[in-house]
Amino acid sequence: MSEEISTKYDPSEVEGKWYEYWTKQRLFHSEPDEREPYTIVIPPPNVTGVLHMGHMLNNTIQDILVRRARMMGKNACWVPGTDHASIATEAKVVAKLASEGIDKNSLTREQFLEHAWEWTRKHGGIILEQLKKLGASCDWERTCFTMDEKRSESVIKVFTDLYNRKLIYRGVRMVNWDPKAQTALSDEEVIHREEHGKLYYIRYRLSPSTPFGDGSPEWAVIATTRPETIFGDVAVCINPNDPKTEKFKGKRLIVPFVNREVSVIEDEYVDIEFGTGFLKVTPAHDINDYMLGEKYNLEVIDIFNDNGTLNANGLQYEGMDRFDVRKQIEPDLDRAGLLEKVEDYTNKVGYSERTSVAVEPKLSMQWFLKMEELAKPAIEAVADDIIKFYPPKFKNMYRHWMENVKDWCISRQLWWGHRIPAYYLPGGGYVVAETAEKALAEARRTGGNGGLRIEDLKQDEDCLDTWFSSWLWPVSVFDGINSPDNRDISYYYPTNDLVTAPEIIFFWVARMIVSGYEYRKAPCFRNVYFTGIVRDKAGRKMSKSLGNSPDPLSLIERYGADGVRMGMLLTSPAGNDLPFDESLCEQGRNFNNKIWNAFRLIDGWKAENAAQPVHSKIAVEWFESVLGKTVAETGDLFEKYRLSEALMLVYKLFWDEFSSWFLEIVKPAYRQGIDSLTLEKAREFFGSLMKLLHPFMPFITEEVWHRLGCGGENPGDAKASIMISRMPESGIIDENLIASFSTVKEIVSNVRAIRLQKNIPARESIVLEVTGEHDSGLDSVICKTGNISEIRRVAEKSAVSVSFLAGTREYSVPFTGNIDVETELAKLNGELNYLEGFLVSVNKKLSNEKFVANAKPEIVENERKKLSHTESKIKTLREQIVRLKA
RNA sequence: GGGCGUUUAGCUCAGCUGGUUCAGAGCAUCUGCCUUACAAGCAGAGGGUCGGGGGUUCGAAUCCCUCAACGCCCACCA
Repeated sequence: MSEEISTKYDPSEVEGKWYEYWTKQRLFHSEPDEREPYTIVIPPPNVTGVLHMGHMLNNTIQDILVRRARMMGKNACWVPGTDHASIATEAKVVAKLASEGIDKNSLTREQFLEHAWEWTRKHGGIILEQLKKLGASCDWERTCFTMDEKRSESVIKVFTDLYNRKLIYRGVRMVNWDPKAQTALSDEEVIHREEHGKLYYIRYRLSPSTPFGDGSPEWAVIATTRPETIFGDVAVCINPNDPKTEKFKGKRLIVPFVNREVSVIEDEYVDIEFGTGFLKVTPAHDINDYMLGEKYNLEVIDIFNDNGTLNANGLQYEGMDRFDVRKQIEPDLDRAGLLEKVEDYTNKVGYSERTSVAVEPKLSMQWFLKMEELAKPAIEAVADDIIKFYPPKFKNMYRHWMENVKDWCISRQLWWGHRIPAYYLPGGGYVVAETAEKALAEARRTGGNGGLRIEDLKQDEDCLDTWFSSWLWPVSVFDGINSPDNRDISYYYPTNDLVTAPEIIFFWVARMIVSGYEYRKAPCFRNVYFTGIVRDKAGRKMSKSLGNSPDPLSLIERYGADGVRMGMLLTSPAGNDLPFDESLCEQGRNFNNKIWNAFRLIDGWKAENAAQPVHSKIAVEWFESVLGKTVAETGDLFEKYRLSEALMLVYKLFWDEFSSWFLEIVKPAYRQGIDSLTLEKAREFFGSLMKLLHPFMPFITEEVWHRLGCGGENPGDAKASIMISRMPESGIIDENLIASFSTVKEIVSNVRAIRLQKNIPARESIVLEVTGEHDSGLDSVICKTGNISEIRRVAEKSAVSVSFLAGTREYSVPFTGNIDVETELAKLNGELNYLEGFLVSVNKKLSNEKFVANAKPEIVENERKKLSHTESKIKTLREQIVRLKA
């Protein structure tokens, strides 16, 4: 049979088949039952997004956790879904329309939404299909979308509720305006970047009404990076303690071009050290100036249109883009004799995360959610480890942000999203209600206007921030907002683990925790696993724009999903960036192949009715212990979310312990049968190893599982899948056996090294001599793995031989031919030197009274043991040297 | 400008409350092997004064101080 199976494992033949099987058998599907639940909600990817390496890592980790939980006997449920991603999606649709020559502004809201839905239908869900290629065991029957009916209903309900409880309010605020998307952004959506710009020194003439009249220049020089905003200037501010500007107190200045007379106000906010000591105050276009404006009751003059061009207040520059104006105004000021100088200057400028244009501080009417009170239970939960972060270093970041949390600007001037359920009345004022009908009823009741018709109500044009729907995700996917006592939410909530990126800790994680406490009075998850950023070899973040990201699907094609999954996991502890390189996938693929070939080996074995050889019996007992130990250790690592280490442990168990040692020991001679007892054990071990590996590599393990016959009589049956088998338990671990076995390994390694050194072929069997005591219990294993015909007890070793120490015992391999005395002596002397040095250091310690007095007794005892151990080794070595010289 | 974190072999990382599981793992490298499961492999080997300096201690990769480099987060200096 083994002749028919290729020596190379081909995942492409295997993976699709099993995914279909799992789906058909509904093995991913979960319904509440009496078992303990284990729940993960997916961080919903953008509905029109495509799979990138970040998703690969993130979802591989989730799948590992879910699959393991399932095999630990829990009722595991991984809820998939997508996010409508309002800005990102709307931007894409606008761009697509633009490419067809359609301007968004020429469409009605309804027409635009039709396009957006069409786009969503066309591209939506692609990413979920891609996740299937990865092997993701999501409960696809539960797939949600943040804008599907139930989720939308939840969002509106929550908005209305929070509004009614006075937690949502409407107000004029300085917001980050994205002139391209023409919407407000939250602080978190703004990225600050260093930018090389200029600092313009502009003259503001003194008003003739308040002259100095002493011959000094009749102007103030004001330094600004944004000369185009002078049209919005309503004051000039100085620090009252600044001697440089003192004589300007109480004076009035004239803003260039606009010729507006403004007063000089005094505030300690102004940094005496910076610039000239004068600050122009533009309340409409700078957050600080806005605050000054409020403090001194200044007029607010908005000079921009929503698209970033100047409005009528910009006089001759009306209609020009803000950056064009900046360029243009420099020579214009110069010509007017108002420009003193221009300096290069580096400062930080905010950019829109989505559209990459510089954000414009802008005053506008927005909706806000009060956060301070809501945040309190969420702060405690993380501080008290009710919700645990992995790695915990993110706790600090979280606490700091949450303790200084600002009100959340939840409105966006977009169409693609949940429209704000506020309805404006013809006579002014508005009502907030879940539907227009309810709003009408409410308006009639409170306004006493019985004749009001539904057409008279005008719904708010804005929609809600995307995160205002995703913050409800762990609750809303189980419909826990609309029907708080339903069976699903009661069973699956709180969810267990959340796997996400640290970048969205504030956008999403923190807000989910808030909403969880608000709407369920319970944590929304117990553990948060933060993944790192996937980087390329050069350390750059993988991104579409850099073009340095491999195509995940092509990787899967080339290395198999199992290979890629393993590659991703190998070097990725929680919270660490993943320096990705295709060679990692190669390593994964190689491991698959190793498994495959090990399977081919035992698959070819024929059982025969024979007694179990001693070496096989020992190997079975030993491996049972090693396996049990690893099971316990991986369990421990999983509890600490150290998945890479858990994988590495199982990898070594399979490759080194199982393949290189166990299989080599029990392997029958060519064309010989194997005793059925050993074969049965070998297959059983193989099955256990497949189970341990299954969460990491679902496909190959399922394939081998079935080929091993572990799937039982009816492989097509749902119960046959490894997916729903139980993880092995640790059993009895014989530490003594493991210890003596490692001595065996040491002896065999030495023998092999000697073979290599003396050119003794592996197939040529040799004699091993041992002088003095030697525990012969495991001799048969030594003989088999070292190809040794006899372990001979001798008083004096053969003259022509190479020896080595294992523990304190001396072993030697006699051989025919000449012995290279010089080389041997050099080797032995080197070893002797080292040991003598070691002995000195041990002696030094032991003769140190303070050490003996202060160190723990067991430590001192240990040093004594080292001493005697080393002394006896040295003695043996010296004897060897003497003999060799003789 | 504040806060946090990192620095251990060529690469990626383990090393918890100081002492034989203390200098480790995987990959990469080197040497020998096409040995009848696997060359995507087998066997063996080499490689680090634990970022620098100082201190505490009988004893420091581990604790303290300091410097340096890198990374992340927050912040309104025009």
